[in-house]
Amino acid sequence: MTREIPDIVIGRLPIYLRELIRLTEDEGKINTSSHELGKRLGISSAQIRKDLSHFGEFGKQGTGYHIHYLVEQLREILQLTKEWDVAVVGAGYLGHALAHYHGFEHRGFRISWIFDSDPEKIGQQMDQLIVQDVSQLEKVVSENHIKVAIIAVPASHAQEITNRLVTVGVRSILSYAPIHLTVPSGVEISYSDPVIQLQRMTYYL
Amino acid sequence: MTREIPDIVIGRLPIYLRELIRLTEDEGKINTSSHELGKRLGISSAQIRKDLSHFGEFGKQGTGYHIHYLVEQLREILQLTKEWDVAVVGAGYLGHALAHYHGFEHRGFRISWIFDSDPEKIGQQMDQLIVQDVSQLEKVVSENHIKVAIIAVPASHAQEITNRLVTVGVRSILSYAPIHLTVPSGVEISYSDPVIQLQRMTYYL
DNA sequence: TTAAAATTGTGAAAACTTACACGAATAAGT
DNA sequence: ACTTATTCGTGTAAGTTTTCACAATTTTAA
Repeated sequence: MTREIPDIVIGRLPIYLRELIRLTEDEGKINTSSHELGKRLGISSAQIRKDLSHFGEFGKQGTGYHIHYLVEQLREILQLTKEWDVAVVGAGYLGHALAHYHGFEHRGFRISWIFDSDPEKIGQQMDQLIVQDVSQLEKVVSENHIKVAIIAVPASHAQEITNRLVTVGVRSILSYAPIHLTVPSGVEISYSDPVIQLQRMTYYL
Repeated sequence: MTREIPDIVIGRLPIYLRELIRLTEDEGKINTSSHELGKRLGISSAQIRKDLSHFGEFGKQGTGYHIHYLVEQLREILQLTKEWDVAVVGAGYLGHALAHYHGFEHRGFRISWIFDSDPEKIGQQMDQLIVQDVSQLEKVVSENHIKVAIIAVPASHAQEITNRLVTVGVRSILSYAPIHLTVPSGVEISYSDPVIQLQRMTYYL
């Protein structure tokens, strides 16, 4: 037992979580089934059941899943029962958009800090935050035990910022820089480059 | 022959393309090998060779790949030899960031239109563009034969905008709305929800 | 000229992921 | 009370993807 759970399974859990919350909060549903959830997400019901079975038995034959209970279980599994403080590095247009985006709230994250190197931007207010000097990055991140960061700097600075973040304890990084980043094992990295996504789709046009 | 090429292979081609361009433009390299490319991307050399072998024989034993030639081949495969006009729907902070981002240039895309429904925003200039009334969406998209769009509207409007885009011929959609969208077959969709990405990583913390 | 090193493309094996299909449990309907 | 519907969890089969390993070719070096 205690088998390693495939990354691909972990990757689907947040999708299930998001749809389950939509199902209760927007549509007032109390229960759902693997079939209903799968139909809404374009995923087979068998896959949803198999994925969840890695973690326990959350459903009931004949009835399906009690949404509130399943949501709580998924939150536990994904460690979303507390809110993670997130540092954003880069206060350009993208950093600005991230600072103003309220979609992090109630989903496990709070953008707590934003950094930039431009003296024009340092001290400026962005939503609830004040842009910090990136020279304070190490100090702030280590003092506040920040584990999660978002990189919104140009490609030319992304690897250096990554190295600095990792050195002071950051272990989950979402990067918007259009470049592959090297991180030590034990550090998770995820990329978002809109061009890569568009290029994949133009193949099928 | 003429076997269907796996989606997962198509998905890696843009990554290879991006790194190859970096290799020539930033580092002045003329040739590379599957081993070098793989090492830089954290992908096995065998996988790179196997992926490329779906489309032809682009390398030379003993030497590896001529980067310029391989880049041109990948651009052909991904249909990036022309520039695709892209419509952005939603001129909030995110639409603003997309309009000002110059990373689309030389990579096969040009943000050509941006739409919003807010009268305060319509007519405003964003980088080179003027925000258009979303009521003109169908007219503009069909008249300009736009095939690629980016959705940057709230979740509550994303499905409606998607439907309208698809109706007038859009076939590749990148959505930043935190919601699963339903599209007819033949339409490609790709999602970018930072929270989903962060939630996947917190599992490992 | 010959030997050693580098590198490709690929068939086959291994590993991984998804889909099928069914027993068991529950709920709904007659 | 009995029958029919639903739905879960899961062992197994099928399908997909990655890795291995090697013949063939080219380059480099002695």
